[in-house]
Amino acid sequence: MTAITLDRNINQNTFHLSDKTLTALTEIMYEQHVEAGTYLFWEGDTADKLFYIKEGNVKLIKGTSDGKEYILNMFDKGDLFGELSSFMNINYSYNAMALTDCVIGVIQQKDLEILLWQHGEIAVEFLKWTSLLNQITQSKLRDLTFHGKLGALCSTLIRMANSYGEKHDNGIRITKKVKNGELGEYIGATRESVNRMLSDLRGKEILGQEKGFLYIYDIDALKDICHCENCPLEICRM
Amino acid sequence: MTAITLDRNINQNTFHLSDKTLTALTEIMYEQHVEAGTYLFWEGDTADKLFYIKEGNVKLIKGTSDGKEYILNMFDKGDLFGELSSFMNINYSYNAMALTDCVIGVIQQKDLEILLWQHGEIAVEFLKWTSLLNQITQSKLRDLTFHGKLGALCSTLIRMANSYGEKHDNGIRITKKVKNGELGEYIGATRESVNRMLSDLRGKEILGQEKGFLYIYDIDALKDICHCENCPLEICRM
DNA sequence: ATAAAAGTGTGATTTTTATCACATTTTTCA
DNA sequence: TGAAAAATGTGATAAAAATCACACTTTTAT
Repeated sequence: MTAITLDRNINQNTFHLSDKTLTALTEIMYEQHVEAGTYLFWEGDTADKLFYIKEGNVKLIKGTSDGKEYILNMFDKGDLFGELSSFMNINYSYNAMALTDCVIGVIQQKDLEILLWQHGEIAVEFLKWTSLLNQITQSKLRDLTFHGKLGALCSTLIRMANSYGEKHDNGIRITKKVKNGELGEYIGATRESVNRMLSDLRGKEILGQEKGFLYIYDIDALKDICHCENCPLEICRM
Repeated sequence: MTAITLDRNINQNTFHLSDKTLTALTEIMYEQHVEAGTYLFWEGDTADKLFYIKEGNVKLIKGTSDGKEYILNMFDKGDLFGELSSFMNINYSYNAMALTDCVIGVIQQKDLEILLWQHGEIAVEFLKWTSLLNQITQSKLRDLTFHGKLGALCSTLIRMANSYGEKHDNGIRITKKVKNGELGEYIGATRESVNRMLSDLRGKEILGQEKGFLYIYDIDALKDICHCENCPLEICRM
């Protein structure tokens, strides 16, 4: 439920571990290939591993009793995610689905623990990482809870701009295609509501859409709607 | 924004650091007295300290441009909270207000860092702590976002039962008084909405109220409403 | 003990969001 | 490339939640 970018060449906004840590991690991970549409792990599996995405996209989803699904997180090439809680032998409370074919580096919790135990400085680095992740989650909680569904949507669009956006003529192009339904599952709204809100924003020329890609023309308008605090980019991300 | 209970005699549900870690921490903290209603720190202050509550209650609140306030967290005697992110010299994005007169143990980020650097095993323990906190926040995000305001309220009542509840005749007594408005600020709803929802629940004899204290008579009904996943008690807390 | 302040309860109304139903557009893949 | 599947757009309606207004109750502090 936590992610970090290891690869220095992508997601420039995100926090990075040092080269030393990076190398040490690479040494204790093993590779796993996961096909698009299949699952990396399921709800209930023992949460004793970390996953580093060498290639591909993964989303963490939670199914509910009434058949709905919620997207908890979306991770990309270079991200590291998982739980660090062997001490209480916790289980995952969600499913991890590969959105594309993925190459994953798997790190056993207990191997990592030995590494951290021996290298205090690496542990401190990890600690700062989890602390940052906490701030990310906390900021999402605020954005998704306190300004209605429109606020939740707008803040999510801003996060997408930061995570997957690229400068374009007079706006920002979101390089990752997202379905209305997925946005809904992310913010806890229905597909129809998302659709209508997006239409409105398009009508006001705050957003645009071309060939299935979203464009943000007026990010300040989005910021107004969700009472954006202009958090550092490390925190304001998907 | 993160908390843990250090004192083994209270909040039995929560994760504890080992005695060794506890002792080491006590050695590097200094004491600060804070009066009820005053602030421990303000939004914008450099986030370079951790705070251990020796005595009292603290709430973390965020004010918005339009004059509203949101409660991000509430901490009690024995809790440890703060951010661990000196590396990027981050600032608090919220205010910490003492609800009662407090005695606080203050730990300087850099002192802690030295401690962790030298003792890998303490660092690993801290890492597990932050990881747990992440799960707590993540579970709150789910509860507050995905089942409407009534779901958000019910899950909050369950969390309160776990954090401040005591067994009573035929139900659970919430030993901490909370105002309707505060509940609203916690879940992102208006005081009136909270009031009406509580009235409904009282009408259905799911809740009760006596001398200003809330009683939960039918916690399973609450669980149904918020699609409770029966998370471990370490996670399902305020 | 009592007046002022803070908090609660509730009706009437509006706004937001979900639900249902179905036409239209886009994507997928055989 | 064309049929099937998936996703989008939108109207009508219902349900959830916010807003405003004000009476009533509890708490606080002198």
